[in-house]
Amino acid sequence: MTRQRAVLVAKLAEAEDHPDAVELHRRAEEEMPGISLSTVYRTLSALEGQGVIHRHQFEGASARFEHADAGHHDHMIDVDTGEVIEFCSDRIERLQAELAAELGYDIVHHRMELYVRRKPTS
Amino acid sequence: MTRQRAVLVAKLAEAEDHPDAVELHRRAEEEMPGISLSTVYRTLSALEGQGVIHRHQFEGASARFEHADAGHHDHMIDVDTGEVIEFCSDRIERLQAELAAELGYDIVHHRMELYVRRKPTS
DNA sequence: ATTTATGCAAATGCTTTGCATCCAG
DNA sequence: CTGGATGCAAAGCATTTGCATAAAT
Repeated sequence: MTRQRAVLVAKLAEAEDHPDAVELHRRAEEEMPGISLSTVYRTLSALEGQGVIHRHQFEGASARFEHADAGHHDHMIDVDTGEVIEFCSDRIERLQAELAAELGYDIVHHRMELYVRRKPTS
Repeated sequence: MTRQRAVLVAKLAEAEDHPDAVELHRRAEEEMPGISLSTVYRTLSALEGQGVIHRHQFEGASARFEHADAGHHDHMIDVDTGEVIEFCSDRIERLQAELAAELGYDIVHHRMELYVRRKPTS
């Protein structure tokens, strides 16, 4: 457990958003000037492998990461602002499992992203 | 409407699978040796812009394309074989719209992919 | 003719990797 | 001590782009 890994885990734990590797690198540099971007990428891959963090590949953007401590959830992306909103629906999850089962499959994992736009204020 | 564009549209219309740009290039070369990969990419982007085809970015793979003539559907990806299975669920679509609406959003488009494994045969 | 698409090669952007060094246990 | 992690620079891969040529209407 190196110092750079500790800093990265800390930054991800305290993050309220879903930063990408470059942004995370910037944040890590605050406490650890000189940390390499390669280390960020390498560490993120390692942490993902251990299930400590999740990687998301939203449309037309570089990979974004979040700490895995919160339970499972899916994402809505505001196409105008880029803001990411988390949400969760047991009903949808159940339906997904049913659909897969009907076709003879088990779900290993899934990905559901809603690209949304704020409703016009009436 | 150039010959290369016609070939590409034809190849996509007859495709039963979801080829990526390189595979499509290979298929196009059968009828049009010398067609450039850049042209394939450029044409695919143009066709996508016109809504003629759809682009999918599945996990850890290059973009894959399909003709848009079939109605809307989502995808299951067999993580062992890479096979892509199409499916559709109005109930899930409705739930998604409801969830977005509850949070004050309209859905622009969405992406739902189930990464699955064939059920063990009992 | 004149606009638009093509082919080629070079550039891009994100991510990964080889290798020598450094740090942690 | 010694293996694994780091920093740097270079490579990789999918995709895009600049530009001169060629083809389409």
